[in-house]
Amino acid sequence: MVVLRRTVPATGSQVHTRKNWIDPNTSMTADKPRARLTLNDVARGCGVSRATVSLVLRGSPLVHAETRARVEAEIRRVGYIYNRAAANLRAQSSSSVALVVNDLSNPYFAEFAAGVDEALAAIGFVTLLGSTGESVQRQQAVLASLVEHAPAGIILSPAEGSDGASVARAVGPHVPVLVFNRELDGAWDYLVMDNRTGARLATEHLIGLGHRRIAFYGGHRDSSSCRERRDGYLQALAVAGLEAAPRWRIETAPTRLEAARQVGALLATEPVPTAAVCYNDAVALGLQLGLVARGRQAGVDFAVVGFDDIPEAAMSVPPLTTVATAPRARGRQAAERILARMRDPSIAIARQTIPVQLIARESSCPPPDASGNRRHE
Amino acid sequence: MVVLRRTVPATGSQVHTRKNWIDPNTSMTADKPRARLTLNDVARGCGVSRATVSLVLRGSPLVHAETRARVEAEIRRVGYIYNRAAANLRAQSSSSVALVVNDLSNPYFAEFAAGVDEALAAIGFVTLLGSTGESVQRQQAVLASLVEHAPAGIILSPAEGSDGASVARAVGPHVPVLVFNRELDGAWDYLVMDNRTGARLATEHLIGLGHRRIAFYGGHRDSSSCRERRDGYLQALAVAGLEAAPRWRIETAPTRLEAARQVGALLATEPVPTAAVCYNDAVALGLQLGLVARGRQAGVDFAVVGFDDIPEAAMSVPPLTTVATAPRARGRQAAERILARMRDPSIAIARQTIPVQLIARESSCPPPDASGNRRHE
DNA sequence: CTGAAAGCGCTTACAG
DNA sequence: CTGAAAGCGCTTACAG
Repeated sequence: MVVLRRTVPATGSQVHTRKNWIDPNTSMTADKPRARLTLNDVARGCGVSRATVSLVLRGSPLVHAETRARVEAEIRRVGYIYNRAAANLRAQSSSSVALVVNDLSNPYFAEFAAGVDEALAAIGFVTLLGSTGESVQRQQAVLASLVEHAPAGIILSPAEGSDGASVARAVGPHVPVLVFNRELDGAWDYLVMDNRTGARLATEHLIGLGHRRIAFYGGHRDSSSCRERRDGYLQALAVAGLEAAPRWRIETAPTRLEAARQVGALLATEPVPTAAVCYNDAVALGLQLGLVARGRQAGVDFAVVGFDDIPEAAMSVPPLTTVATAPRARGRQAAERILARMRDPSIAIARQTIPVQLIARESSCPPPDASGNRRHE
Repeated sequence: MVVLRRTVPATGSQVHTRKNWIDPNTSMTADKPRARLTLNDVARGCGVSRATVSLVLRGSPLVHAETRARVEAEIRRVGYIYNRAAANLRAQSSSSVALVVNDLSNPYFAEFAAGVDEALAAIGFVTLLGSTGESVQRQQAVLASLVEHAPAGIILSPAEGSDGASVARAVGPHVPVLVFNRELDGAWDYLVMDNRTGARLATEHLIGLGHRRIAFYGGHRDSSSCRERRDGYLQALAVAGLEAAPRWRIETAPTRLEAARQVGALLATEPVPTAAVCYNDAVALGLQLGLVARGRQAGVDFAVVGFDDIPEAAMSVPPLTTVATAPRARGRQAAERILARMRDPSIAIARQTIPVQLIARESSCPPPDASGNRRHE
């Protein structure tokens, strides 16, 4: 949606305005050029035309080596700074990609953002950041604002409850969008992890250790990633012929704190499970804390498996068995995909699935009543 | 430094290029406009001049209410998207701020970034993200790239070993810079936390609990924030007349893993300290883990205090006593400062100090031999 | 209150 | 190999 009555920041016109007064704080005014230098200044400074400087800047082979050297020296001498916005406007190009996440303070998204930025920086692109805090309204505002900066594409992790049509309206028909991490109604280019397989692997791992009563812990029913992970869990149980009691599926907000609070509900089920596949690592770490508070211990008398492999997973006590998705590499992959679609807008939208891998650590022990290979520190 | 021979992304000119072929994937071509709409299209669509549409867009009171309504309806109808880059070029203004951090996957910086973005988004500005991974070379490249996008300002957490003159050269004289978190040689606008006071409070807290042998654990000598915190620690010891043994100052990389690895060195000192002020929370959490691995426990037989109050601090076992600096609020403050300097470039540079607050939790127990108020769960 | 015109800093055919 | 000219999508005095 176009934001109407948009007011330019009250004093916007003062930014970068050429100053013709003398800065009272600076006595040495000579070495602080009063105005931002342009191609014209450089051209005049070394006696060539603006076009030639432009060609030099962009590495064209049309320019004589001597001329090029002269221009480059002048550019360095005066400290000229290229105005990419102007260049993009003229060339109808873009050198930015927008990244919209729901929660940057989630280390998983932070890693993902670092991966995106890494891949973009490598080709001189810039990341435009947007953060929605899981609010659909803020998401609309953020998208509307970002799209006005004409990014080459948008990488979007939709806020919960997002409406595909609204997103499409905010973005318009010209900017390729890559949806990651969550489903969004409508036809979109997707980058999603293989939630089903990941949860299936986690569950099979626990079954292989001897567990027969396995819970699915945490996450919200209306989150598509949670549904998919639960499906993978149910599938593994079905194949093994194990019971999938609905009372063993505990919903929580996907945070450590909420997960720690709900452990009572998990342990109150009858019979009590001996293991849990968790919606994600945050929930799994919360579960570990909640167990300690109730005199039990993950990796000793209760098996816990997470999902995501956030950095804390390896460092927790005990280290958390989890399903790795390499968020940083995924961020790079997302950036590559957007750049590919920018280069060739006729590429058909698709669903890319991230392979997923089980990382076995100490938190997934055999059940207490199982014989044999119990791990000790 | 200006990057020479900069090549525009190979197919850059294809982005946003007006297409006059029919998308083979779309049968419904009518509802997908072939070209990005401009003010001209809107003006023609409702029979006014481009100037009038521009005035409407920017909420000018000069436009007749009826005309305004007609224009707004047309804007909505055709899904016009404002081109802020063009507007900024013409008006010599900017609607972005660059944020350069060394490590986005550090939750402290992620929170800070979220705060910056929050404050900027509130006034329709956009955050340009840059990540240096503590590399001075990447920092130069990132700054050179960002400054070409003409941000209204740059918020920079310098990579370790940064050279102020190089930074100044990369940024040029026109963009206000706010340095946060670390010192940088030269005269800069600063936003730094009160490291000395924070570490002093932490140390006084331990002294108040009865500790007499207090270590300073973790961090690197060449980091200015580490030096300041160590100074605060030394100052508190001096005031209390306690010994400040150099062997009780253990250097580590400021990470959880490194801190956990060095615990042996701490416990090997003679006499062994009963408490430690840590460089930051990551180090403190690592120390807690390392203690457990050696049969000791923070909050029971060893007191630990961190610095930063990262989200994990409250959730660790035991919860970590630490010094809070509210990174999200600091991010907002950094954004406000940059915007203020943008509005009035004649504001003198200054050093803003963030107040700091001790958060007492379970990890800071009295010394084992002290009588009395030992905490129990 | 609205329109015609100039120009922000670039790029890009097109001549020469 | 280099220069003059048009134009990207806007804003902003300036007339009317």
